Amino acid sequence: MQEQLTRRMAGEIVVSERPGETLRKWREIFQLSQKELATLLEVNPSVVCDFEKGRRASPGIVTVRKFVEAMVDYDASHGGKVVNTMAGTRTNEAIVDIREFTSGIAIETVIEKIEGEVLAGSKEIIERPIYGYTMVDSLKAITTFNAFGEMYGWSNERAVFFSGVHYGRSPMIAVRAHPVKPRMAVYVKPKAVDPLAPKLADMEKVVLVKTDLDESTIVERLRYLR
Amino acid sequence: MQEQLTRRMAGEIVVSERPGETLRKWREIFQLSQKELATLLEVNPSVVCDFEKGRRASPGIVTVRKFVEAMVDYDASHGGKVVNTMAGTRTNEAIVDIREFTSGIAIETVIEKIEGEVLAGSKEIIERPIYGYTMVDSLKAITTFNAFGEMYGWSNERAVFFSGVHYGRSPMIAVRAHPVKPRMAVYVKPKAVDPLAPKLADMEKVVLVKTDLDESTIVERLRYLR
DNA sequence: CACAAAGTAAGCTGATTGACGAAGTCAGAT
DNA sequence: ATCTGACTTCGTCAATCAGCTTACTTTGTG
Repeated sequence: MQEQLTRRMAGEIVVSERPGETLRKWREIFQLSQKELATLLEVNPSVVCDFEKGRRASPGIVTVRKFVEAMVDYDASHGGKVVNTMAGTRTNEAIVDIREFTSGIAIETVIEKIEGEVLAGSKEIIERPIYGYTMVDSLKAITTFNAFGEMYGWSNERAVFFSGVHYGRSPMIAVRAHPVKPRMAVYVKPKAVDPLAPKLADMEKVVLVKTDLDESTIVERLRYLR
Repeated sequence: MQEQLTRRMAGEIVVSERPGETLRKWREIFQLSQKELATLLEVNPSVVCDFEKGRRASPGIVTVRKFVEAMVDYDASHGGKVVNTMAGTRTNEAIVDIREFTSGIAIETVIEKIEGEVLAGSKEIIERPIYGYTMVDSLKAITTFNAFGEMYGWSNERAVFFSGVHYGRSPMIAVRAHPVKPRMAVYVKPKAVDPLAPKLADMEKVVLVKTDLDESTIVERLRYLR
């Protein structure tokens, strides 16, 4: 949540027509004076003014990061008034975990890490990189209206992990029905895998994998992938 | 959608532990070679490399913007393969418009712009700034599961416009029920305003306003507010 | 009124950026 | 075994940033 907000602020500042004003907007939202912010940053208040007034036309990203993080950290350590009310994206309860890697990871590598068994997918496609993953609870995903819409992160070049799989049919049908496809679908400890699933996977050119590791182990193992 | 993606990329790069790698990740997602990207930017390919490899520890935001926009524009003008598949946040159809201002705008100012009539709200509260607005279709918002969850943008210091209001009751009840409150609620051409609404507004310290302008006029008038 | 607090303006300086181009590595195709 | 394309490394330099200090305006508030 904090990181979400941090990124959001940073992105907005970078893309802004007038980065200084956007910076100020956020400072005001956090209800900080220039001086207070300067103190947090351990710089002279005039520095803050210089940035807000646009004297620095193109501040470095390190500077931007410092500013943004100072505000978010400050808020978080004072009860998170702002951070907590930024409820723009609540987590859907069907989504257990969602993460982006900072660089591409070959599907192959992910399969190894999770001790996966390939049920569908050509050699060629297995070498392609993915950039993140989503872990969903299948049952909830299907019963919760619209969960599939939110299932993807920012790139569809990713893996989707389905936990709580019973027959191993519905998840692939959902993938088939959805206009945006992941590169990789993983059944986490499925009770069964319907033979239809690999067929659908092939049709969609999605790598289908099953693993017997449990959710938390997977998350743990993927954590240190970059 | 394009701008969303642009911001998202920029934010991710700025906050990243290794901005260069994140930059590269995106270049790869867009399937561009360093040389191609360099051509788009009209710079020497080594420049791209220098950034990706982190020789520039803190590139300026203008540089980051150039990089990111070059990729997004390129993609958009070539069929939008990437931009279109970034379906992470589909727009909920109950949400007609959603926008953030780059700086705070006094509630007062917004009221003037939309020729609004104040139904609830103290003088004091009317002077406070807001930072964006959301325009929702009331009926759809109520019938669409979860629409209220997505209604807010990134700051709750905002206005929510309700169009298609019948009795002028439900929208304020929804506001009351929702844990996160907007600063301002506007009924757009309401057929009626139930006396309960202003009472609820007062309880929640939300400024309640009605206007007889229609949706498109409001959007038009707010467009040039910063 | 006067005094503080908040914010702006301007001049200065050392440190970094943004860009180039030349030379080099590396992997795969011929 | 050499060629090609993609990428990396590095020296260079003008332009710009990040920070300081000091002085000035604005905006409350007792």
